[in-house]
Amino acid sequence: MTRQKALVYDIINKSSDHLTAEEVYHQAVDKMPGIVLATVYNNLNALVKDGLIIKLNLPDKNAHYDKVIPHDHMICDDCGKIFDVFVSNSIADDFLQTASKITGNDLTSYELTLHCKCKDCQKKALSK
Amino acid sequence: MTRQKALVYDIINKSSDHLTAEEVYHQAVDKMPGIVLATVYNNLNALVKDGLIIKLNLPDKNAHYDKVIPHDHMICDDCGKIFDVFVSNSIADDFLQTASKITGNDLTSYELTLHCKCKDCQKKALSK
DNA sequence: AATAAATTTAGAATAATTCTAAAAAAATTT
DNA sequence: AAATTTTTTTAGAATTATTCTAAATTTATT
Repeated sequence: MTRQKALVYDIINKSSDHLTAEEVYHQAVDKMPGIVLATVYNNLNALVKDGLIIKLNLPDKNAHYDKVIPHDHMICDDCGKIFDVFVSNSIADDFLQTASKITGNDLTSYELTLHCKCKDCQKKALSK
Repeated sequence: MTRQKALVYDIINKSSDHLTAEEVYHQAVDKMPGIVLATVYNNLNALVKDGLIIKLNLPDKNAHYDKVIPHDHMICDDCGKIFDVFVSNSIADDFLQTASKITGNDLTSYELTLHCKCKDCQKKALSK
């Protein structure tokens, strides 16, 4: 584990946001001036492959990265803000096991994204 | 509705795959030589905005497009093949309504992607 | 038929991510 | 601990999916 990889890992795990590579890079430069964007990308990819962080596939051209704690996401289709939510946990105790039975496949993980118009954007829409 | 838009809409709705813009474009050229990739992109975006087709956010650099019939997707993390599955329907009768109650938000749609190692890739892994 | 509005075309521009090759750092062997 | 091998980082170029621009064409409206 290089210092750079440890730093990238820490940034993801200490953040409460869903950072993009660029955002991770900006935070990384603060702590380790001279680190380069390609290194951040290398390490994000490596950490995802190792299962130490998660890559989110959201309707945004930039990839976002997250901690491994299982949870779902809700994204506002207007402003793009991302919220953590806990839906699949509530609906099925062991979501993956249930889904495995239904599909007849061994599943490794899942991604649930809810699309909404967030409360801020609803207000803005009303005050027009 | 232009001829080009109707063509793009038809290609998505007659396909059993989850086509990329490039794939839609190739099929479109067959039927309408001279159509241009940018037009395909324009119409895919317009159709998504109108709610006539769906844009999938999967772990692939290319966006994939789909019909609006509600269903989920299972993707093989090894080969990238995409399967249609019906999990959320089975788990909760009205998934969106249930999720709305849990999150306290008005939800417009959702995306559930299951990650697996597909049976072909499992075989290949064994025969090594 | 004339006018206005929307869409298509062609091609350039943008930008997120990956790639390449040399240098540096880390891990392994002697 | 020194020498060697392997892995990672750096710097910057390359790639490529998608968007943008402006002129031409098509479609819709008056």
